[in-house]
Amino acid sequence: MNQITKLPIRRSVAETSTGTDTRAMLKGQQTKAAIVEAAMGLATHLGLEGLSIGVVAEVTQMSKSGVFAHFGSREELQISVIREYFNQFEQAVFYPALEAPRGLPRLRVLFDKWMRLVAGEVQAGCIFISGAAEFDDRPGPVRDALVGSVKTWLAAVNRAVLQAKEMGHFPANSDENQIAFELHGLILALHYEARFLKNAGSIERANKGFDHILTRYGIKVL
Amino acid sequence: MNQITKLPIRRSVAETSTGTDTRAMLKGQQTKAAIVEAAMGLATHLGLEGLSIGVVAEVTQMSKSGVFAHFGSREELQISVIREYFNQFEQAVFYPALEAPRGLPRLRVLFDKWMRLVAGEVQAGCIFISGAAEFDDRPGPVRDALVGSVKTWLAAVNRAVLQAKEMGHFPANSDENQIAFELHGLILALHYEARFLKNAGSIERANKGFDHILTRYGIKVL
DNA sequence: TGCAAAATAGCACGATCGTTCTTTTATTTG
DNA sequence: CAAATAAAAGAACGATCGTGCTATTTTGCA
Repeated sequence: MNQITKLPIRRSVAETSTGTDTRAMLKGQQTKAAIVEAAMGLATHLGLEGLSIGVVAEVTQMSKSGVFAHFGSREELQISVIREYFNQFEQAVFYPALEAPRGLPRLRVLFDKWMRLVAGEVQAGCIFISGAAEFDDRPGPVRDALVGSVKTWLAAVNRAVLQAKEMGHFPANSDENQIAFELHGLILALHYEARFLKNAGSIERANKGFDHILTRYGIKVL
Repeated sequence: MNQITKLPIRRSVAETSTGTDTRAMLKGQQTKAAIVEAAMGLATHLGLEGLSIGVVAEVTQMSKSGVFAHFGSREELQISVIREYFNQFEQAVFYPALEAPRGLPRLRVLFDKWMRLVAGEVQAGCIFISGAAEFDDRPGPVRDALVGSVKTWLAAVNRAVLQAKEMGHFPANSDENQIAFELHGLILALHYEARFLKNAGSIERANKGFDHILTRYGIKVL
């Protein structure tokens, strides 16, 4: 009995739900969601490669085969974690930014939420960053899923910068890709210094970096 | 028979040699160096955590126990790899920079060599970057060795920036730590986009980022 | 409430892991 | 060259890995 014959039954219910809405979720979907949640918690500490079905089973108080049955392979579990992380990333960073006015204000919120997620008031590593180091040399479906999620996100950042430029917040001759690149660098440096080196004050450094980019374009910083 | 009683015999010979100077190296030291070299090659692709004594043995055409005997533990092998990587990093980035005149010219060379190492004309990941993601949450001697090497290097970067400031290449009121932070961010973004996303042109982006930092301080870029 | 199907557990498999102990081979030294 | 010692191999250990197969339990629906 393979996945193709097994899956189509009762699909439509809560299939693409993002959060942890357990209402109207059949038992299987609930536990699957709980497993993914637990696995994500582990992955933010041990990395995606550090994930093992055994420890996930231990943490969720299930049997190895019980966990395994929901995914069919470890890779599929890893991919599920990536998808779930993407959803939570959207919730924590992207959607809040959408509520700010388009242009520079929105970019500010975006960057701010991004910083906070990555530097972790919640003490947990960013899978998009740790995963990049793990899978830069490992082809396969997990890498593909990771690259896909990351590119989607970085494209959103690019769009936010572009909008700011279109609204005249950045000069017309500025390069939005370059600005996005430099913002990404600030986030990565923040992640590196806060998470790995445990340097205090890294958020302020990244924030100053943001302001420095603005001042270079002659934008008054308050 | 533990390490303490085993090690002291014939130590002084080529103990702290950095390169691969096989002359005057006793057999044991040579093979040990060869093992570390091979292990480092693996680690730049699989990560330090991806290192296993089994595959190192395979690659070096030795037995597992033969490899193991040189280190006494996997952790000690990982630490040896970190040390060797630090040495090669010095050779490739730090020493060449020392030959350029102090101040901004030296900083330029430093950044340039750093970029080239990280973006990899040699296609290989930077252990200081991938290792940071792997060991940000894993206490122990390997993490300690990694943190030590990285801090030493970043301190050297800081010093280079500070010298440029002292020579008047940066304004007196500029913050050398902030500049070093932003440079680090550019390197990390370069590594991320070149190695993981396989984006072409990332080196030019990082280079432009460097220039942008200069222009912000009113420095004429050629 | 009973029946079908889904969800989970149990168990075993081959592989690989780091490590230990013993034996054999290579190398250095007197 | 021979004795001493270092270097390397061999074999085995307990653990854990992902995965497959079969049984049992739990769930949802007629």
